[in-house]
Amino acid sequence: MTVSRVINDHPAVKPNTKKKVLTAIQQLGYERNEAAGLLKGQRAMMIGLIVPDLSDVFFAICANTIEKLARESGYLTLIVSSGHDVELEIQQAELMARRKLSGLLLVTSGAPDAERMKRVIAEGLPIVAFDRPLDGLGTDAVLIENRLGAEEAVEHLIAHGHKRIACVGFDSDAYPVAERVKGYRSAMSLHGLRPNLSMKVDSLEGATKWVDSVRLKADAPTAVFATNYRTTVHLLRAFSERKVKVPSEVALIGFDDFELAPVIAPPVTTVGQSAVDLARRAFRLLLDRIERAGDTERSPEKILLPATLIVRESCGVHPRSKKTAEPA
Amino acid sequence: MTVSRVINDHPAVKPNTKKKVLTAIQQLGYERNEAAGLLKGQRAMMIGLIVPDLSDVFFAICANTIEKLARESGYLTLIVSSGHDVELEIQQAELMARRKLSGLLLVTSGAPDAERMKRVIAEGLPIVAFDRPLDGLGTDAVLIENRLGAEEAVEHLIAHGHKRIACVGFDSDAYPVAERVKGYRSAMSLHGLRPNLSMKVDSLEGATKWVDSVRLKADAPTAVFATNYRTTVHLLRAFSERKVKVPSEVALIGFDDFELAPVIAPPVTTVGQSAVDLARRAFRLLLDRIERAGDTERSPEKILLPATLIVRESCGVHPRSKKTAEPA
DNA sequence: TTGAAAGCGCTAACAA
DNA sequence: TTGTTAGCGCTTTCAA
Repeated sequence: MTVSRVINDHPAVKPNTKKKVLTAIQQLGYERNEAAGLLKGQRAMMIGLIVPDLSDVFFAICANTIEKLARESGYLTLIVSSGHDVELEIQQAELMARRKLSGLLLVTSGAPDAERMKRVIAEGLPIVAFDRPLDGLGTDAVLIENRLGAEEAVEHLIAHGHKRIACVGFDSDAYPVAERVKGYRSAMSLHGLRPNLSMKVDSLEGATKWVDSVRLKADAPTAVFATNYRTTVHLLRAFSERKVKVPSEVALIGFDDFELAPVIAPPVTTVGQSAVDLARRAFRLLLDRIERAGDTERSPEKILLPATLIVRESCGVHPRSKKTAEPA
Repeated sequence: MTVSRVINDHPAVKPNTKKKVLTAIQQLGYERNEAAGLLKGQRAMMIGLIVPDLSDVFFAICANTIEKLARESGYLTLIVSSGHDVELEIQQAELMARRKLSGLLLVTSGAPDAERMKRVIAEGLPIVAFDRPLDGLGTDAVLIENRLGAEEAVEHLIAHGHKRIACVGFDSDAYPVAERVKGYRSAMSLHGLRPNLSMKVDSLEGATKWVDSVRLKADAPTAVFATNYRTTVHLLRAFSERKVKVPSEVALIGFDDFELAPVIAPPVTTVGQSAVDLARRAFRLLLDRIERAGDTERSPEKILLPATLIVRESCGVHPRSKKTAEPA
């Protein structure tokens, strides 16, 4: 019918006719049925978002941002929390392809099978990776400068006289943590300092054990770089339990800023990253891909976003005052 | 075709034929096309979730839980963060109905127009409300005992000798906060105490102002009940800035537990509620509704979940209360 | 127990 | 500029 033309505002419709159709649509309360379009091979006005853990504030903020942007562009957002399960992640991606979603934003939990992923993309589901890269397929990606951020933190400690700086954390096969460890290593080696890694500290008990194992040694670290939020908190509690004063006895910088970082005692120096920026850039890239779907061989874009040191008090080199830095 | 019968395993197919079809499906890599079913009037294997703010940890945990359960039942989850906008919320609900979702889990941000909502339900989208009730439509609901939780907190303070107890917070037209205020009021009046409300404290500045306005008075409150997480944190900071000691000079109990509540100094006494339970119950209710779709007039279910007092140190009456060390 | 026919609502291709 | 025809992949009805 002409109706179809009106709806998709095709140029070749007499204004008069168009008006009449529009009126009729109003009166009859007509609503377009997307399913029919799908059947004809169109894509659904929906994007997918897969993250390792939606209950993690960082990803929750990403999801919030993406959903809002997507909505503003007319898309609904299908969110999957993969629970760090790569197989699940890929299955859900395949499912989304089958359901003809317009695109997928993916924080991968590992290294999904490249062949299967390629097939997903070939089925018409453009993918943009963020926070963690997706190797082997030429996807766009938005990443954080984890390595540089870690370097900056460790440099900061070194610049203020620390030589025995430990790196504590866990989950070191996850990309962001691995990068942060690399940053730690490179800063240390640049200054001829011996790295001291403890990468299995994933609980309060673990942190307490680590503190115990280390505090009485002659060469006990004078500063600690924690590779992530969780570790930072566990260490803080462990130090508090063992009455090790932060920062006077040991300095601490943690990767990942968090809302209460400026509130707790002592206010924690962190390396912060903007979940909102990350999500926004990723979404824009995806929208680009979707809109220029047919575009031949646009080369994949890689965007790097900074991680910035937020100096508060736990690193011991902030002039003590009542004023504390605000969260980033 | 017979194929259709096999897929939906209709009884009337010879086992032999069935086997052959199944083999063919395997070989050809056949994948069912959901869109066609939609066109014939079936529902999509998808549920919707609308929350006021997905970046709020509480709702993030709800979303995480619901997505997981939905996935395990074969549903995808469409998540919308309404930004506390009732109009947006209702628009998205309508959109979901049009897209033939199987059901909707809704944390409403106000009181959406009952007529429009009824139409949504009539279009075949069952709705279950949680965290906040949906009045006027006979929907199922899962709610927290906000009022009882608040009462318990205030009773706790009263039982330990406090008489001048202030209630501080904001957003008192939101259902949960309103209920908590009611709980505060009823506990106070039960003991013949005069309520002291300050319900516009929504920032650190506001909290500091409030502290200033109150600390030098002869009848300054000896205890505070904070109606939500944000207020709790702001008050804590304000007290710290003004060197008002918690709990020795003023006791504090905050509604909403949070991850760092036991970690900060002093560990905060809170009233906690389980986002996981809330989400789980809501999902089950929705699945019920979906599965017995045709069921005539099943009366709406209301489930109430407890909010429980978690006594730590900020209320000053913890049995194991140790000295809270000066911030290192 | 299986097959054939029709149609869900839309759009692409063509005809008028 | 508008209308006609056909078909997307499935299910439902009826016939074989």
